Amino acid sequence: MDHGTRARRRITLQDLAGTLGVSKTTVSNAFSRPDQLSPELRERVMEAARAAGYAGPDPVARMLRTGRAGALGLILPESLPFALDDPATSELIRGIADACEERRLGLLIVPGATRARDPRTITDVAVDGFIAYSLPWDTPALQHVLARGEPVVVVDEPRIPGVATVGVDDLAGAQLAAGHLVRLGHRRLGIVASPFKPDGYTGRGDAARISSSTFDVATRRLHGYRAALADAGLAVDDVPLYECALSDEELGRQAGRDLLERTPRPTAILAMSDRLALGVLAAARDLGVAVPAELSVVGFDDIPGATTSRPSLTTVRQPLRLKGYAAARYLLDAPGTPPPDAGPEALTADGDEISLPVELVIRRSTAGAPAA
Amino acid sequence: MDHGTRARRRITLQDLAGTLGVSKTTVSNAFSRPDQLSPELRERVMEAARAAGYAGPDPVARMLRTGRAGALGLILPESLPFALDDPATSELIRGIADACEERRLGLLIVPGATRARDPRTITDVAVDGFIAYSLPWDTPALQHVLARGEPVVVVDEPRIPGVATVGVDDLAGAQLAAGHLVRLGHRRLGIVASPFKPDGYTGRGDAARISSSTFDVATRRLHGYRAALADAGLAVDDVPLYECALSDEELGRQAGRDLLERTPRPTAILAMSDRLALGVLAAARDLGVAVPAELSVVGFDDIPGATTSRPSLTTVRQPLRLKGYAAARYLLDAPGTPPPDAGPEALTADGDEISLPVELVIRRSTAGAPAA
DNA sequence: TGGTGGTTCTGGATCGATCAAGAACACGGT
DNA sequence: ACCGTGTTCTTGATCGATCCAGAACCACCA
Repeated sequence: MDHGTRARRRITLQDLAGTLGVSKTTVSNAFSRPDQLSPELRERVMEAARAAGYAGPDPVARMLRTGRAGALGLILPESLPFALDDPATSELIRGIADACEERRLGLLIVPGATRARDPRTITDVAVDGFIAYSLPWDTPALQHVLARGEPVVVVDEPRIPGVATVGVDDLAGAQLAAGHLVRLGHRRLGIVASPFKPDGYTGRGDAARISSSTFDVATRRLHGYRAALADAGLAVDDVPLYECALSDEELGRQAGRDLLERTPRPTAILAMSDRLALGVLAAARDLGVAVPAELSVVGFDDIPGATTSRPSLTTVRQPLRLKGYAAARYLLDAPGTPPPDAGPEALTADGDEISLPVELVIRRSTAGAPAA
Repeated sequence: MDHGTRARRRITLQDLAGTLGVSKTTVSNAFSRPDQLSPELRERVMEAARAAGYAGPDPVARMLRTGRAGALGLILPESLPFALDDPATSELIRGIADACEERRLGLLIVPGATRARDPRTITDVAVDGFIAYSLPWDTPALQHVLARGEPVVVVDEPRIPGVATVGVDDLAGAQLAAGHLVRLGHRRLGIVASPFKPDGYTGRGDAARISSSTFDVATRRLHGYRAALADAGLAVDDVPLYECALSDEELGRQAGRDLLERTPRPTAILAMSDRLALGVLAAARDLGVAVPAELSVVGFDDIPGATTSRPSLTTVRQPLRLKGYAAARYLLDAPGTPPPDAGPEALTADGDEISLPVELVIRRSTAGAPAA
């Protein structure tokens, strides 16, 4: 860990002050508060620093004294490679990065929270606050984050009393999606669910898993679907459901195949994310089922890929990037501040819960139910 | 910045030691060196910590004392949103993340280095070392990184004597690409270049810009192309070139249109990245030019999208993810350590320069030159 | 009894900066 | 001559941990 530069003891502010014959405070001011000393002296200090190879005050010592770290921590449920693959997550990161850039803050990423057993990745990190994204409510990582006592904003889930949360109205969004299909005349539906627990299970719906779900978002979306279907007089317990361990295209395809091979075949499928929906589209293609003529598909998120798929995807749009931005801003600013750039009516802030708007975007993957 | 938790002064190790009637060293050991005290006492300490709401030693204070930050810094040339859009960069990040995960380190991202005027984003950050990715050699940011005196590994560019660098043999890769086209009989070529300077210029090739290029990789690839073309007896100065400010599809398309509208029209185009090549493919589609019948296109990188494009893209593969992993490992381990998992013959380490292998991957975007 | 070795715990120095309070000096006005 | 007001610089305390050297205690054995 020592390339090129020799490991000689780092030069300190003190050393520099010594060789210059001034106090360390003066040197400190030369770097951090230029208006506190005469320009000539400052120049002399900077000159000496250059000559001595002193790059400026040690960031860690400064942090200790000032109490601020100059960085935000982002806790992600899965590994970073997965996060980068996932358009919804990377949009969120973009939004957070926007805010960090505005405020000149670093972004420290702590991935793999649902699997990490070692609290040290969280406790040992120097940040001014955390954004925790989409964690199951019983994750130990979450306890460690909360225990640190730094400001925390949760994105999407879990909703914890007293902890600020930024998310969308998943229930309403899911109702929008299911209501749309019902209005198109669909009566045989299928549901492709994102995970209810972070245990890697993929397979047919399991009532026990659902009732003991630790992922709030999946639970709320399911309730939304079911509420809309129940309103239409459908027996929600008969609606087949396939749970995917991860929200990706491959598992969505697997889910789609499972649902489409049942008899009677569903005429419409509700997917809890666009990636899963894209997988369902692939499954339909595999099986020669025409979309939307024989099958309607609705996603959730409205990722960029939803417009370019064939057919383009009807979905529930949530403002992913804004969600990240709003979360970061809410973390950085005093609580109670209205999130920025969303328009006052575009959100609901209930206590410490900020809810961003959802919207049904109708594209070409949905149509009236086939006559059958 | 204070949600829920009251801002009462943080509890310290010292406080806890006081209420317990033991020394702070003992409390410290209870957390960081459990084998140094009796299990009973340790349990008593942990119990008291829990009761007092003490989450463990303050990371910043610990860093100051121990001298390690527990995180790697990644300096990116462009903004983070751009980096996430760019498959080559995000593959690199994945590789770095792999290494960080192995070593239980955080990853601190410092984006926008080519445009940032404020050194503080670099000097104020607590990391154990930096990976600097694809920076122009005259970027001030690079000076600040180097000045900090922490270990640094550069990825791709710039090659600086005495600074460890991980990259690929761009010259050879470019020669492979151009040689392939020459062997297919192409004589009228065009080049789509990634930027030679970070000033946002997009437009036709400009000899002055090229000779004063600050991006080493673009320069080396250009030399590689030209060497191969010169070997075939072509007048390299007559080969039209279009420079793009950013390596993205849209600018590639613009470049492609420019080159394809010239008369005589080139029969083959060399693009310095796959994203640019994908843009050229789009331009050919726009103009009704058939690929590969009327136009051959070769990219560089071999990003995932290169296999799924229509037609799939002939390109020079470089091991992007491994590059990130190798860079991080080289940073973390003593220098001179052979980079991991690449096979001993798969790389050349020359002094502090590690070169990963490139390979020409022939797909469907190249074919023999049209008869005409 | 005294020496030796091994655990377990303590006190004080230390990491490298910032900050609050105040000293030293210059300048102008009365 | 004296006071007030600024500017410029210094001193000593402080942030919250880790580390080093050594103290206290117990046990064992010669």
